[in-house]
Amino acid sequence: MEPGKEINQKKFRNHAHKLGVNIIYTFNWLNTINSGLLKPHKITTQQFNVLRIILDQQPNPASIKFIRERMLDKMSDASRIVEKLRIKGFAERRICPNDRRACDVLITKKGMKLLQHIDDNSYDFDNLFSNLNQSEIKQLNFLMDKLRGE
Amino acid sequence: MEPGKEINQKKFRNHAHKLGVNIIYTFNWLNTINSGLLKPHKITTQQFNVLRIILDQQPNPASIKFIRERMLDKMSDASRIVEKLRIKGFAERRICPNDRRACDVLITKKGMKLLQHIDDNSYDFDNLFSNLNQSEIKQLNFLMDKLRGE
DNA sequence: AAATAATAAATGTTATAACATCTAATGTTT
DNA sequence: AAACATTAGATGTTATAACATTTATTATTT
Repeated sequence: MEPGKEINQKKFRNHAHKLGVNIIYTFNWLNTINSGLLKPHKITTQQFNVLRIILDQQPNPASIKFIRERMLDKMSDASRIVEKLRIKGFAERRICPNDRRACDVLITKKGMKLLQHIDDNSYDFDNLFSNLNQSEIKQLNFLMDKLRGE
Repeated sequence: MEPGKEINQKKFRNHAHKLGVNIIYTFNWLNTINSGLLKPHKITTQQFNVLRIILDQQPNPASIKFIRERMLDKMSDASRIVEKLRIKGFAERRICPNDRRACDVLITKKGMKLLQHIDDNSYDFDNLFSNLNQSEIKQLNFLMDKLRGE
């Protein structure tokens, strides 16, 4: 079998069952591609997402709590992910002057450069989803939002 | 924010970008629900998937290679997952008589009982996807297959 | 048949996930 | 203000993920 492409398990009890498998499969498909794109930069998809979050907040700092709330995987460990970004020089963290429990996380110039480079060179959703036209992409978004009850 | 439900990051560059985030988010939504359903049975989603694969093969045995090929996450460690199922009494493994390198993995009666119980009581995709009607579920399957180029 | 290659699975390793617990700072109550 | 509760984040722990490596067996070549 061509790895990472087809759904191999042919027997589905019904369309809903197939959808359950399809969601898992489509995520794995996307995640494999994304991980591959980010790997040369020695950064995980989670770290990439956090870096984007603190870029979006610029020039304001983001707290760990703020980052955690905006992360796609709610259970993840924002604290340690930020620390990894800091070690790599992509982010900096300071104690928040207004609340000494909290901390201000900011993206560095090196971090911004990294995101710019990834965007320019490879991390291109439009190209990744070229099998669908614009109206199909909208429809897929609509259906997934509705599925989750939004 | 209500955890695990809404996409909090409001700004998307375009519909394709939103789709990238939406796929990750929908997977996490589903995975959180599934993990919760399986947790009382002290079994992970991966172990559940493998148990289903060897049930589907019944009464024939499945090799580790066969299981790995049918797993949704290709990188996963079929060998150790089967060992965990064996320890819990849900599967048994024997050396394959035709090829002593390989092994025959089979579901036990206890394993079958578990799957039956989960199916009967909770693991119900139809109910989980009740926000969509049958035609929307089909459409979602169609679009995801097309997205991945199938 | 001996040497080599290929295959199946097990095992090792490092990083991360998924929790729980702890510490420090702030807020609230009496 | 002292005691208590709450909050933000750091840290600890165990299991799993994502690889690479090793071992045992079978297949192929010379």
